[in-house]
Amino acid sequence: MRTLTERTERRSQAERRDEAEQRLLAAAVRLVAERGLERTTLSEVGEAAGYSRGLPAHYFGGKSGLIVTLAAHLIGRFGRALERAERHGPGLKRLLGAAAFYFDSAAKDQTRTRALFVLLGEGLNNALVTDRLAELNARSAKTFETNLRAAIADGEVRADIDAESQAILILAALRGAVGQWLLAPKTIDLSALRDEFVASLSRSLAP
Amino acid sequence: MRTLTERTERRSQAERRDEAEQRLLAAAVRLVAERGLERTTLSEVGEAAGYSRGLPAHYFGGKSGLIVTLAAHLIGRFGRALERAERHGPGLKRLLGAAAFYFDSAAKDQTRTRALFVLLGEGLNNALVTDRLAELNARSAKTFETNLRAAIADGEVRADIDAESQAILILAALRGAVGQWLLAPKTIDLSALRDEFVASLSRSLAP
Amino acid sequence: MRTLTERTERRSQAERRDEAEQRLLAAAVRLVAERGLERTTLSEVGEAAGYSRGLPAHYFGGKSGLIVTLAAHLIGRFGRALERAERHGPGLKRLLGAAAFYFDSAAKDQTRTRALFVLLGEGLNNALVTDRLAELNARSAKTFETNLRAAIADGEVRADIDAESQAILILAALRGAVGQWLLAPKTIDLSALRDEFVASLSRSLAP
Amino acid sequence: MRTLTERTERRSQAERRDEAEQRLLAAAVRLVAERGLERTTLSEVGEAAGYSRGLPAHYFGGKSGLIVTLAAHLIGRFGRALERAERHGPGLKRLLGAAAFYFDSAAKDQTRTRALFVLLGEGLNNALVTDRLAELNARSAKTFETNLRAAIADGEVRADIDAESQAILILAALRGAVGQWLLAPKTIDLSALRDEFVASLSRSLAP
DNA sequence: AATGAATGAGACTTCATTCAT
DNA sequence: TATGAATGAAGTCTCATTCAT
Repeated sequence: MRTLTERTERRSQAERRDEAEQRLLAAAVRLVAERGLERTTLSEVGEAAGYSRGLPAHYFGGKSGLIVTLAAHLIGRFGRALERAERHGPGLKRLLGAAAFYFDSAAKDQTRTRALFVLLGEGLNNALVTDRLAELNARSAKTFETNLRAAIADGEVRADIDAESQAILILAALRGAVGQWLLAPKTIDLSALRDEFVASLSRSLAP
Repeated sequence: MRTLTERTERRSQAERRDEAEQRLLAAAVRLVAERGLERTTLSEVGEAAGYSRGLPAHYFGGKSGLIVTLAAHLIGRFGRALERAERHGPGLKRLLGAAAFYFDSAAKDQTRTRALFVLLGEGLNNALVTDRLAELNARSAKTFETNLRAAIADGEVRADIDAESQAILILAALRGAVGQWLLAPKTIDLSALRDEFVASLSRSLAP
Repeated sequence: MRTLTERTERRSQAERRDEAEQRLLAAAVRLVAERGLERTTLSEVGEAAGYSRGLPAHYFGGKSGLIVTLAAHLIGRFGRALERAERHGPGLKRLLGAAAFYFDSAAKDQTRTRALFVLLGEGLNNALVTDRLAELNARSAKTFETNLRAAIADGEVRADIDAESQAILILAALRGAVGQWLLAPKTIDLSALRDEFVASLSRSLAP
Repeated sequence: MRTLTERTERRSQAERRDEAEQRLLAAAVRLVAERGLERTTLSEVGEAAGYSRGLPAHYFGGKSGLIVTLAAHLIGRFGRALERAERHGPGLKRLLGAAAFYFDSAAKDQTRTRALFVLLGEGLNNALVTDRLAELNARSAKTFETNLRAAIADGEVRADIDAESQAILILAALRGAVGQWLLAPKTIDLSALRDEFVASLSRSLAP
């Protein structure tokens, strides 16, 4: 009994902390998506999460800490979502599926996507996140590249492409398309872009 | 004599004002590229341009005015540069040439490019520039679209593409590629991307 | 058996509490000597003592409590050390011995001395400690005065001095010397000051 | 006329700034004497001087800047006052006169004296002012030493003293006496201390 | 036209303090 | 008893903005 009680108490402290952190991050994602990084204040994050004005500073150490944590949170989440969505073995199908998934998840999860793009903008001038984002880019491109090479080996994709550049360009198109859509969501039809992109890519990669 | 003097003075005043404004804008471009919009202060712009701390506020009316003016300046300049670079009539060649030009001018003019991308990030959350940037996107895509349609009419490009989406995707790839390069200029070879992109695009558009 | 157990537990609780308090105070002395009162936080004291961030507040009731306890601790300790060091009966020898002891103990115990001087500075503006420190001064001077009067009665010291002022001035020289040394320990030779002071005092008090 | 106007204008800007700085410093001296450094806020200094809450930060760059400026101000002022008070050539008379002046100016200018002692306390833990204060000490002691050596050369003072240590001890007595007085002004008679000190010093230095 | 003095709002940050476990 | 989660107050600092010269 006593052991159980202690465990419960201990767990409950840790849980409390964990829940608070998750709520703060969720509030931060929303606010950053709406207003951008600089116009999101620590106080607002605390209050939007239902806590005090001071808690975000307490947890994340300050604004910098929040930004870094936020970047890790968004990047990690996106990576995990992509992995879960992979239903094919390495190759052309998985490549095209991942591209389509990128379009669809942007539409489905506009808030988080917008927050990630805000971070990408910040990355241009904020050393705290530059590396992390560059690494995200590199990792994403690398995944495309792996699939391209597998597809070439399988004869699904022509062998004379520069797989590395091609991978970067695929990621580029996805990013650029979503970026334009975020600036004018009412004007741009994301699913049309998805279909056209998949078709074009199939043609340009065809052996 | 008096009239002449007045004219001369007036012109010299106007010129001085113009030169000062240009210098202020140039300084702003540089600082924004280095630090981002929020971390660029009006005073710094004034001093970096060799004037007083107060002049930018005097000229641009305030920070918002500076941002708007800066956006117009960068967008206008880029558009004019593109026009100057067009050496072919509407069609596939001009399309591919414009794409290549986009890559090359980013590499050649990294500071201005970076400043423009900072503005694109800002556009996600700042109504002052959102419309202007969305319009830039729409205009750029429209230009690609026009060329695509001309090329289709000429039989250079297959007729079953969605010209509107295709145009957006072309712009997307350009933006996304330069965006990745700005985050990791040492890692990414922009001219390799240019060549691979032109080749891929040619294949995917081929009739 | 039961009573014994309770006593043992109670004693062990009390001991634990006492040991914790001593460790906290020792940590506080060190931190205050290094950083000053305001820059020493309760959390730091707890952690530096090997306990939790919250313990100092728990024990001392708050920052004020810590300051007051610290003052009592340092003052009491210094007084007891002086008593232990007294090897002569009241009179000139004990007076000169106490003066020399003051110099030596400052050199030997720089951390505690520094902490005490930090408190003396704080005493100028913090009513919590002003009286305690003024009383320390008064008591110290009184001790010198008692020895002076005994020495006058014994004929060791000239009778025309103002014993009260003289006592204050002796304490003043000790304090002022150590104060200068704490600001520039590498520049000032404390033992040279001790010898010169004892010699000067002997001459000025000589009948 | 025009030139005059310009001069007036220019001078008036500079004057405005200068006057503001002097008023801010005067307010800072008063507040620091009353509450200590940490409990004096920049806002209070601004308002006490009749300006805005933000002006001190604007002028001094921040709290650190204020502390440094304040130290320079007080140290410089005290030095100049001492020089003005010197009515004798180098030697014993000037030495004793300076000592007496030190007591008298503390009594006359209690606020500034208290502020200087607050800074001396701060100097123990704040690298920003440590050196400045150590230098003040060294300079003050050096002045006493110079007078001691002149007096020895003139035969007014015995030759077997350690002039350097003696000088430090004289400064020490002055500092220590004023320090005690500041902690208990009602209990301690500063002029009695002055007279007793001058008498004692004369005896201990007499050839 | 141009400078720079002065204001004041707002955000970050740091902690003492309180409270639940 | 002891921990550490959470609060909230207060101060520093940075700037956009306004205004006098």
